[in-house]
Amino acid sequence: MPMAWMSVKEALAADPGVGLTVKGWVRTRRDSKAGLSFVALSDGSCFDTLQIVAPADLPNYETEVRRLTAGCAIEAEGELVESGGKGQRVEVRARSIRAVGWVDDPDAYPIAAKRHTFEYLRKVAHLRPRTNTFGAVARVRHGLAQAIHRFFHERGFSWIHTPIITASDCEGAGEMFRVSTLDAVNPPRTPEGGADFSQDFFGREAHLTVSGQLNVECYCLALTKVYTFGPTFRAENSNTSRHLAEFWMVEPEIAFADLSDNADLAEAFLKHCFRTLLDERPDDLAFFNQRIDDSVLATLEHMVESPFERVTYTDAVRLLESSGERFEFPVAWGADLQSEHERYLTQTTFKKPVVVTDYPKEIKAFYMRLNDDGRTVAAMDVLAPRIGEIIGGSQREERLEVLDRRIAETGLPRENYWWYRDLRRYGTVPHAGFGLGFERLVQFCTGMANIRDVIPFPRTPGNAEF
RNA sequence: UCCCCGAUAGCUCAAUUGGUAGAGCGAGCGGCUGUUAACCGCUAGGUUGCUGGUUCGAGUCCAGCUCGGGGAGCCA
Repeated sequence: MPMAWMSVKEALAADPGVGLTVKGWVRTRRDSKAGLSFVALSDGSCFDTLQIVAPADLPNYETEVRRLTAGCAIEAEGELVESGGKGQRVEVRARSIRAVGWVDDPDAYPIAAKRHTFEYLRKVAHLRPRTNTFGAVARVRHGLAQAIHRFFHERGFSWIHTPIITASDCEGAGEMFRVSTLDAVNPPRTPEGGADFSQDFFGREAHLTVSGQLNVECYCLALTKVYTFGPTFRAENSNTSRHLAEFWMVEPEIAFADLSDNADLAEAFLKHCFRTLLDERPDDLAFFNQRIDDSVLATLEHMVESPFERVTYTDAVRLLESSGERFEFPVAWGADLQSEHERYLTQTTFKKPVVVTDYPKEIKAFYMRLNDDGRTVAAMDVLAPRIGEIIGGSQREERLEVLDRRIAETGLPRENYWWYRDLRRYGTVPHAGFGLGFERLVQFCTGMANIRDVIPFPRTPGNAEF
């Protein structure tokens, strides 16, 4: 009768004396001439490994146990006992160990039991989840995703599955990936010689979404409190540690709400995420704090307690101008804040997240609500120390005549926005929302410097190998 | 896309003014040990990213390309 299968996490928390089976992958094996081998086993259920003690009298000790190397998959059956050594409370005294999957060529196994650079591990993205760091990232990512859904669910929000493919070009934010089933070499042609997208799958040109916002606004003006959480695509040729061509975005949208309500929501939302992570993933956070960024724990703990700073764009410009700091790019009202300006605000002036509001209308999107001054719009960016913009949002323009004027000023074709404009014709209400880059949140919580290391298989210009 | 930097053993790196390519870690074998970043000894492991050029001779100098990193822009 086989013993109950327990995860490493369960085994590490259990009382000595129970019989159990554990399954996972070997991290290290150490042999002792006292007639023992020690196997450190990981199954990803928690940060720590479980030590398995294999006595030399196991029938397959010489033929199998002594040949185990990093990466081998095994099943071990035995008894959980108090550890005879230092470094762990309990360990498994094995009655049997079965090698399930061997490592072909231990010398060439890409994940040797030693330090690797993140650049190298990106080249072996299929095996990097077996490392301490990427296992921890995966668990933190999951923990944050769950925290997000719980936060909204507990507050009466509905998760809206907005489309991945968008056949309207209403979104207008940046370069988009085309979705087409036309023959790429010899597409049907229009009289003018271009590709004839009326013969394409959707009967028109289609792309991958760059934002679910316009769609989710429709549901906001019916269900009041809604959000999206899904993949988003940008075909920008961005080569930075903060950009991906495919990333996940969270976009809440609330009706009968203004910019102040929106900022309150963003702050409560981020604090909930940090609090949950501190409660549920202390093992992984301790690792990031020790090995990746020694300010991560203190920063998260500080952030759940202290209110975010809020400052208007105009005041932020004044603060930067009077700071005495020499910036590479000059600060001027009307120009967008540069990365160095955002860093100065979050890391020098306030030393915490800053909500910057009310930007000049010229540097923001057409759908953001025009303020009474006629020069600024009710936009907000939440800037986080070290990674910059983590949230971008706004109160939406709910007045049809103002929206039309903004569409015209921006030079956009009004007819493309017919259904978006309809929302302003039929029961329009003040509403607001924001977009959060999920990977940037994971970066902030873990201290990971490159966004390519907080998503399982990063897509960037020239890179979609896995 | 722009600026700067880089590519040498499975991994991280070294190699003087251009002159026989090395170390640590990892791996294999042996020794020692309730071990845990183990330790000691031995062994194996290289078309120096690709293409061309200069030279008696190129890891080293030059040009182009590919890939990667840092910064900037675009943004989340």
